[in-house]
Parts: sequence; C-alpha cells; structure tokens
Amino acid sequence: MRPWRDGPSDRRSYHHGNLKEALIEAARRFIAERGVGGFTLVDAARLVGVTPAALYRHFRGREALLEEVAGRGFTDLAERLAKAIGGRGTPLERFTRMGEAYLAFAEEEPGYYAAIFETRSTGLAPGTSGSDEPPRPSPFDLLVEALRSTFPDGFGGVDPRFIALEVWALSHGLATLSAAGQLPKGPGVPDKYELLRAGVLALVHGAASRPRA
Amino acid sequence: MRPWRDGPSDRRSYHHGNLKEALIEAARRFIAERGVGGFTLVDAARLVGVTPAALYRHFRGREALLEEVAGRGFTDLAERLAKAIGGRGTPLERFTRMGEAYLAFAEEEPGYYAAIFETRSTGLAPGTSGSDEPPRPSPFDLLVEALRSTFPDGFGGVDPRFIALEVWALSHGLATLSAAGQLPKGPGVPDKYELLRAGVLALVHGAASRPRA
DNA sequence: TGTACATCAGTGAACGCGCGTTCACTGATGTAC
DNA sequence: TGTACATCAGTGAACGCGCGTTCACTGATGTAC
Repeated sequence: MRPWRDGPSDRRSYHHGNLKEALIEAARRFIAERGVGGFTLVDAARLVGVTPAALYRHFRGREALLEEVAGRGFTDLAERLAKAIGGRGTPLERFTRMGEAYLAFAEEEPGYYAAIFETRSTGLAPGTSGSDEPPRPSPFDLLVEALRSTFPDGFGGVDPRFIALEVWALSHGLATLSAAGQLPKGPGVPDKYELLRAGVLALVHGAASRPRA
Repeated sequence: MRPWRDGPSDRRSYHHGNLKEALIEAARRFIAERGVGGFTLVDAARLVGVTPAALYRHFRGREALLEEVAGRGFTDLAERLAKAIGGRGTPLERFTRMGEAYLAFAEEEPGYYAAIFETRSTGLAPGTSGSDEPPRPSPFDLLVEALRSTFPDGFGGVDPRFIALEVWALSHGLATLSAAGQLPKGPGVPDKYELLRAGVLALVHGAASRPRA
C-alpha cells in the first residue's frame, strides 16, 4: 500500500491515494463539532489537504457525501448493537449492554449520530432501504428482537414494539441531552448510563404490570 | 394603534410600526421550517417586507435575535407547564397534563423548541440566569416540584431529581423523534402522548419499587 | 527492462450566489411653541 | 390650529466573505508492447 498524506502538512503528492475515505473521516469530525448544517465541503477539503474540486471525483456533491456518512453511521451502529446483544451473559445483561452500546455510540461518534438523524435518508426505523440491497435488520428491529428474546414471557400482552419505542425514546433523549450538555454532571449525580439502566428496567417492569394500572 | 403591514404585499408605509415583534415571529416560523442553522436574517426581513438593515434598529445582530426567540420560547414553555400543573384534578391527572403540555409545546412551537435547545444560552436546566433578573423557576425545576407534590410519599428513597431526569429525557426523546418523523403513525399505533403517559407511570412505579430490584 | 500511451485523480482559476453587516441617507412621527 | 424642528425607524447601495460547483488543465500511475 502506498503511503498517503495524513494531513495538509505532509509533503504533497499529486495523488492522495485514499481521498474518499479521508473526506468521509473529515466530514465525520466536522459534523461532530458543528452539526450537519455547519458542515462545509471547503473545510473538509482543506483539512485533507486537497482542492474542493477534487471532492467531485468521489461524490456527486455535498449531499451525496452526507448520505455516505449517514449510511456508514447507520451500519456502524447496527454492528455495535448486534455485537452487544450477541455477547455472553444472561439475556438481561446482554440487553443492558445493548443500551450502553447505544449511548456509547452517540457519545463516541457524535458525527455519525447527528448525520443519521439529521440527514434526509435513513433514520433508525426500518423504512425503505436501498432498492436492490437485501434489507439488513435496522437498529430498531434489533431492539424489538432483543426485547422478545430477553423477556420471552412478554409484557402482559403489550406489543414489544410499544416497549421498544419507549426504550428508544428514552435512549435518544438521554443521548441528545447529554450531547447538548444539558444533563447535570458531578460526583454523586447519576450519569446517563445509570439513568438508562434504571429507566429501562422500570419501563419493562411497568409494562408487565400494566393491566392493573 | 396604527395599522401596520401584515406582510410584504400590503401597501408600503415608511414605518412598520411593529417590526420587532414581526421579526421575532418570522424567525420563529423559519426556525420551525429549517432549524436554527437554516435561519437567515435576509429571509426574515423579506417575509416581513423590510430591508435587512432595518433589523439592526431592534437587534444587535443575528445572534441577538436568536437569543430573544429562545428566551421567549423558554418563558412560553414555563408558562404552559405551570398552567398545566396548576389546573384542576388529582395530582396524578395534573402531572399527566403537564407531560402532555410539554409534548404539545414541542409540536405546536417547533421553532421555539429548536431555539431553546440549539441556542447557546438557555437549555432547560436551572443554569445561570440573567445577572440581575430574579431567577424564575425553570421548566426542570417545575418538573421536580410537580413530582414532589404529585407523589408525596416519595420514590422509595430515590431522589425526585433522578426521576425528573428520566421523565424529561423520555419526553425530549419522544418530542424530537416525533419532530423528525421517526415515530410510526397510523390507526392502532400508539402516539407519543400515549407513549409518554404509559412511560411516565412505569418510571414512577419502577422507581418506587426499585429497592427489590 | 525500457518506452509510448491511456487513464484518471487532483489542480487552480473562475463563476454566481446569498449571507451578515455598515453607512450615509430619507421620510414619517410627534412635540414645542 | 398651524408651523418648525428633533427624533429615529427604515432605505438602498455597497462591502467582504465563504459557499458549492464547473471547467479546461496537468501530472502521476500503471499497462501494452
């Protein structure tokens, strides 16, 4: 493999060698810092050490680059969730680990997370996937399936999809509030992981005992 | 009161008469449609039927206008929540109505809601309010207080602020997923109001019974 | 191994555009006499 | 009631800027012979 520049300060060579990947990486970083709306082709090209026009050898334009980033984020998230749910331990442990993986993804990959939710393409729900590709399970599908297998006795007749929506909304709320710096921090204050763990248990438990409510 | 133009199509008069309010209103509408990042002084001025420069008679600049919008949204939300919690009915009914008011605010005033969370100023948590104004109760304070008075027996020793964070995260998650069109809709599918009601009950109930978990 | 050449990734200059902001100005309003 | 004038809200032209995108080009790569 040919060596390529890691940044604009490296010695210039006419061919970058890995420009497409480098641009996606740059976009991911800028979106994390400034949001999808604040992301700029010019900045991404400058960071990579390339003319803005070079971008058009690899993408149809700004929107196409954003969609690529969102698609990769979607895939990455699905992989992380699948890995978490597929690990060792009791069903409840694995399910808990899946929630942690979701929050960790939002925290570690804020660029991906923002791209997923702010780009007019994916979202997390099943939706209409690419026309010819085989439809892989969406993160929401994974969540529903995880609920089914973790709590095989069901939820007192309540549709697991109902529980899944509540768990997802709680997770998304915690992730976005945390990213916006709205959650209190400090010693003795529960962090988002603790909040999610307790909240999910309550949601599952509350659903199972709902008939008497 | 002098009549003023409602829009750009009206007969022109040199003095608008209510420009500041009209600009705030226009900003609210554009933010609702395009988000804070997509909001533009030029568009707001055009919608109101005025030169962009006229804006500077009433605001120091774009950022000042955004902060004004966020501040008004913050006040409006606090008023709605206070009104909901202060109405008739049992404590639980009033608390439930407060949750509905939160979701309704996010749905009916998406411009305000986005401005509150995307402007580097307020947020919902107490935070540092304006230097000389008397600090009015923030929406989060209202939520904590409502939890205390609705469930005077407490939550099995759990801090009400802990429950408040979970309820708030669930509400915020539902509001933002709904605004992004990510929640499934249709007959027989629970809407966000139903999801919030059931979720809050589960969170409160789950917290009270946590010691045995 | 060496040369000719096709391929194509990246260049650099240019474009049209809309943005936020400034400035000297103008004309409507309302007050003093 | 009428006139002179201070106030100040809004004008319109201009600015510098950064954006996304285009275009003819150039130079590195790798293949055919």
